[in-house]
Amino acid sequence: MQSTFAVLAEPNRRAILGFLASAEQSVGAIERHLRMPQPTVSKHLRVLRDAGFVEATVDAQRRLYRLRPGRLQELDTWLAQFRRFWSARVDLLERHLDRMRPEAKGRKGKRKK
Amino acid sequence: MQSTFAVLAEPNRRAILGFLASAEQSVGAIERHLRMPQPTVSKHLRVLRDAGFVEATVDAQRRLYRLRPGRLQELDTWLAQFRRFWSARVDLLERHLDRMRPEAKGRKGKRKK
DNA sequence: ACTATATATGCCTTGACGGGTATATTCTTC
DNA sequence: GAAGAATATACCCGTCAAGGCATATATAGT
Repeated sequence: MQSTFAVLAEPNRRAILGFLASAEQSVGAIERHLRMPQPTVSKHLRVLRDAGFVEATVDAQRRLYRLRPGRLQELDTWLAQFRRFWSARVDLLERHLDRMRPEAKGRKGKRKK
Repeated sequence: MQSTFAVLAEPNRRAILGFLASAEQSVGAIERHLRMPQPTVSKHLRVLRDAGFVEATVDAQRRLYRLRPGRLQELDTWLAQFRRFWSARVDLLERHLDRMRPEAKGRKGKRKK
């Protein structure tokens, strides 16, 4: 199984997830909406399903795919460690980090670049 | 330039970003902390820098790398479209989505799988 | 049973990416 | 200016993933 990011690295897969964010969709609906060949859609859905990003139910010959938010929530969790860099109180933190820089720099000015 | 996700797909790069979340670091510090060969570190830093995830300043022969939160913030923004799937009030939304499913299914039960 | 529709899978080729090693570059110190 | 430290880059190679196309599978309708 691939990593969350590896799966999301593929633009078509992100497009599919974005589309599924509106409502569950059949393979054909995705194919038409995103203008991609059917085998391509099926293959990407396979990856997404194996990775736990989507799930499918059978509807006659159709398969209806819908989001499973778990993996995206993981991503949200991973991001948490960086949020402080852009969410309020950033100034204080950054000043703090600046102070943590190795002080071993009693150097004179470098010229270029 | 690569996509945000393509860059983050590499585990070593995520590790570097995670390390830089604590404080800015020199290449050597990263090399030792993450136990990876120096060329590997430099190459990943190159990718991260080109993609705008980090920036560097010169300190004698050293380069001090630090986070640039912009790209991660983009990621946060992208995630926003999915948050409703796991943050409060999810029940209501899901019920709503269920109602949006194509009603063209007056089918009898399928047996297996 | 046959045909049409919807979806999945297999094969093949191609291109991008990461690791490893060697080497180049930059700056400092003596 | 020669040597050493810190970092960057070039090259080669193996791997892996994505697209294109053909084909297989499943289900419905007649």
